[in-house]
Amino acid sequence: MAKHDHTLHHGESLTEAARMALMRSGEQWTAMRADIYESLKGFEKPASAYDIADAVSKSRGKRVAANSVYRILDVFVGANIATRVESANAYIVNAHPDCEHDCIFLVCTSCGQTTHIDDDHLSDGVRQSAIKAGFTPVQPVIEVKGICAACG
Amino acid sequence: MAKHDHTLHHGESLTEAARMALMRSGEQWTAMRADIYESLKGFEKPASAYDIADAVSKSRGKRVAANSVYRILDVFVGANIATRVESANAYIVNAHPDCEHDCIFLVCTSCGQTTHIDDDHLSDGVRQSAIKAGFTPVQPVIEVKGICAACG
DNA sequence: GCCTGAAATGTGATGTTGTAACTTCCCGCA
DNA sequence: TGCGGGAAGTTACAACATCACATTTCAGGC
Repeated sequence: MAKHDHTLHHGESLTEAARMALMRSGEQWTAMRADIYESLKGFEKPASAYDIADAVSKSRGKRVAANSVYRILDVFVGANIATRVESANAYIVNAHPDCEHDCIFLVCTSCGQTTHIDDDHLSDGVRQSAIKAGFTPVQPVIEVKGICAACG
Repeated sequence: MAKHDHTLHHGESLTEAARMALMRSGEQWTAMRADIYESLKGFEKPASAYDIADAVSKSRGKRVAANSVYRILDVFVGANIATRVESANAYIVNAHPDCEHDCIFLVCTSCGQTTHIDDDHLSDGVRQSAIKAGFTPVQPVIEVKGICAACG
């Protein structure tokens, strides 16, 4: 489990932190990637690759294909600046790219709003259980479907 | 959290338990549903709706459409005799339909083999964390992507 | 037996999500 | 200037999921 600087970024600062993280992992921060990152960041809820493709196509005035978006999202996930929400088939920015968390996502099945919480005690527990079963965990997926406070 | 009779069924016994559970939840156990259940049970790994559709089509000698399979899988999931594995877009039978568990799935990204473990302490912890965040959990999704012992 | 309404299933179309293979563009550098 | 390599574009397709509506099946009442 990683150390916890756990700085919460926002706005410019978050983008800058993401750019740094991406470059640290040996990737380039191109105009296209910046656009896709901004678009993803702009969504309230987890965004699908196609949502992003549409948004970026509009803001660029030029069609961006979904598979280009997928490629870039893969890069983002690899560099830990975004995360895939499996139960929503969508992606969300990581608000603190500086530390490696096993995030827990709370996905509202009513409005789609997704918040995330960190609880290293829990995620460590999950990892340990997996190891105990002879399994080498790479990426825990802990997501909770339910109803958010607003929809309740 | 449910009580733990936690009887592990297998073969005929499992099918019978599933049939009972389904009927208890007010659903019918039809020939089609029996076929789909057997097919799903027969797969080593989580099976997609299309996998099942193909298998049942073959064994019946008549094409079964994917959406029929989806409908029936939904019923199975509702009755807790099968579970959807979100990170694999696939389904797997529940080996102990008699009790309600929040299962933890270990999904091997190499061979696809999926095993499940139960740890109510962990899943309760996840539920509690969600509640603490003002969220009403309905269905925790705890899955771990990694490498199984055989592939290790 | 046979009618009847509700539930189950079939059919065909369509929408969404995700990959693959190959080409073109762009930038750093000899 | 040209060449080498990563990024992005293009096209095609595979896999996953749902919709709308037609038809069949079957338990329960007559």
